[in-house]
Amino acid sequence: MSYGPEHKPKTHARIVDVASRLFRTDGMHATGIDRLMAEAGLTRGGFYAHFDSKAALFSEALRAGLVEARDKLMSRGLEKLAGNAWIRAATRRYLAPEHRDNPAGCVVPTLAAEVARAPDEVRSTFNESIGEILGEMAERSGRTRDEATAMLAMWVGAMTLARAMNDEAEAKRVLEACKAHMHQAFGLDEDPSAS
Amino acid sequence: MSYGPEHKPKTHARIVDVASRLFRTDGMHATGIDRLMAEAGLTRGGFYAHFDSKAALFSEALRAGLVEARDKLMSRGLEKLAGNAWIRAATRRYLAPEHRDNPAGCVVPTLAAEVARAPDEVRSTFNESIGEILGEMAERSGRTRDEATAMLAMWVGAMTLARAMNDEAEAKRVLEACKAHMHQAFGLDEDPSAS
DNA sequence: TGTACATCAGTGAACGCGCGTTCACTGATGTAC
DNA sequence: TGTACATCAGTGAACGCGCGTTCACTGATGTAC
Repeated sequence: MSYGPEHKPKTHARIVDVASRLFRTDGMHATGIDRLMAEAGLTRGGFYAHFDSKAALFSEALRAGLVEARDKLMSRGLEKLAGNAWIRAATRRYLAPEHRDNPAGCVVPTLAAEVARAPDEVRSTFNESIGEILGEMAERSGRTRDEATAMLAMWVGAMTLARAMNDEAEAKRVLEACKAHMHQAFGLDEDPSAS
Repeated sequence: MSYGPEHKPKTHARIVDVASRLFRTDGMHATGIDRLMAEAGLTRGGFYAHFDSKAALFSEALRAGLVEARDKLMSRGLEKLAGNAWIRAATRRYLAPEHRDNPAGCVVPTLAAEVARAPDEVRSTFNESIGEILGEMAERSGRTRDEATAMLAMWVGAMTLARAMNDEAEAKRVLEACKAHMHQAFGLDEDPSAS
């Protein structure tokens, strides 16, 4: 597969996409460059025409994951919602059993622990992107940044717990309990335009 | 270091303790048996006199971490507290900057993502222990199991986010925002015996 | 339009290294007499 | 109490393997004339 230089950006993006998915599914340390490149339809050596190191790819894949997360929370059917209606819809989407059952789900529950152990550059990427997401969440929901932070933390914590459990029913209960808490704490059911 | 058989349980416990700390600090995949045994004052070969495999040790280290987590939440100065006073104190302890800055902090934010990818036996261990902790939390706080679940999720999510950030001030804000949310949502300040 | 050359994305063999695990062994301890 | 033997926790060399990375190369594409 020796395309000309005009295909490089596409190939680059494909590697990042594959990496973002594999890192989230199996963890960064458990995902080798060989396998990653093979899944992108390439061989190992070509990797270094695109990235300085595996760490550099992790940074890019993390950023891609954060962009996707923001997109799923803000767009894809939710772009016209605001206030409590948006909080309800975004919470429902995040705490869905389908999300729990998707091993390549949101980058935060899947990779945040590895980010915490990563060099400053990676953590900086995370910090900035999360900051932007919190800003958007606050704006869209009409809440304070601190309230938006509590929402995101609850989502992340619930998903983290539910994913690590093997009892489906109990995992679902965790998601439902956290959703119910948010409905109560943020008064989401007081609005007549219920979700 | 060739002790007699009477030291075996102590050595076993020492390996588990070291593993529990190293796994939380660097992740399970990034922690090799060589290094682990060296830090326990032993050589690699002796490992298999104690464990069938690294996966078996992970199971034990996880369980040890969960016991420690439960202990830190329920005891070590908090044993006499109940109701809102206990929620306040446990929340303060969990969301403390010192906890964030301790790489070997609570096993849930550090290892839950790896547990989620682990075989059923490991996830079962997690499931059972978390179930017990939730039961104790509900009992101690005088809240429902669902409310206890929301508390734990908020703690875990806040710590997960704060750990992955490199901006100390923003990380601290995350912890404070989540603490404030819990004080408001659970009415923790309505009790005169303030923390 | 056709030919000669430069570029460089991607190949695949090879590098040193640390991984998890095995195994023949050692030597301190506990037991039998 | 003293000696002979069995046990087995722990040693350390070795196993095959996959890791991240390097590098001489190939061959499709773009450019110059």
